[in-house]
Amino acid sequence: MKKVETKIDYGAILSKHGLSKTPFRMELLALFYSSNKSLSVDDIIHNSSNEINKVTVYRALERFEETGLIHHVPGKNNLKRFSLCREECAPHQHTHNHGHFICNECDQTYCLESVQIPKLAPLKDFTIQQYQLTLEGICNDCNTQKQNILNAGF
Amino acid sequence: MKKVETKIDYGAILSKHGLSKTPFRMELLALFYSSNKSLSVDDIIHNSSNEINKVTVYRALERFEETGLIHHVPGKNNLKRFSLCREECAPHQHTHNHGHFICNECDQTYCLESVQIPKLAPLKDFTIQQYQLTLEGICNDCNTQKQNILNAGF
DNA sequence: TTAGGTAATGCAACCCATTTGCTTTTATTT
DNA sequence: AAATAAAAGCAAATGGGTTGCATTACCTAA
Repeated sequence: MKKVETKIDYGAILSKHGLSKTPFRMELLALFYSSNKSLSVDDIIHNSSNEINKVTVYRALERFEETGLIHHVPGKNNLKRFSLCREECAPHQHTHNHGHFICNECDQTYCLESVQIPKLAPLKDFTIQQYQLTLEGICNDCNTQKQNILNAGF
Repeated sequence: MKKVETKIDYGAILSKHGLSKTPFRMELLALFYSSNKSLSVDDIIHNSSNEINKVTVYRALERFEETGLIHHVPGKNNLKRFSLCREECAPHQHTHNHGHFICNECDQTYCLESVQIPKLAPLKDFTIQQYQLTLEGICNDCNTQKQNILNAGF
């Protein structure tokens, strides 16, 4: 039996975070909830049902992050990428002590909730505020695709 | 008694790495050797005795990295930064399994030779090629400066 | 030492993600 | 429904980084 998706009230979520309930932001939020991957501005524009201005996308992402709905993740080629905050995050104070994986094939960034960053001993010459562990390599999606291409005899 | 700086033959180093011994590259190499911090293109331009074109800087950094003289480090605001390779690095195959510290005050990146990155268990859904540990916070230089300002009564 | 080939420099222009300013439209509040 | 606040749209700017191409400097082999 398939897992039943519970209906999510995106409008309520937006309101709760002090954001206006516009068609685009409803769709953007839904997009984040329906994807287990991180999203770039390009991803978002290409997945919107209506023409949407990139400035609007940038500003929506800014507001979403400010209010703790999403957080930015390290991205390939210095591109901005964002992921849904699965845990509860206080605005302006995200606690994402998990690693991130960047795929060198599709440039996608994945949150590795299972990879906890080890505690570090304090350093003599530096005051540590936060730290992050970034992994790089090939994700399974891309590995599988390559395999299929090989099997097809190309 | 102060530590005596041994003279370094920058020309010989350049030649050994198959690079032309030009005035700018001599100076650039000296700059890297005299700094325990990482350098951005801007740092380099501002510390050059002669007017130097940014394209020249980018290309010099590219060649220095290719030949194993320097390696790039993660930088604040997606800025390119480079550090001297203290250990021996094979060209195209740098082994810098140490952490990096980014100062949020001065945006400087430091190599933390003492912070080794822990070994990770292989992941089910990803093939890991490399990974890096990046710390963020305030460096001692900046902490000290703040302290001085406070003490001065501002 | 010098000619010719290779490497490095300089300049202009370009690329492209992101940002800013400002106006118009849409949502929310009263 | 009017007033206020937030969001969207458009055009243009910003800025780090790159590319193409012509010029100059360096190096090596004769």
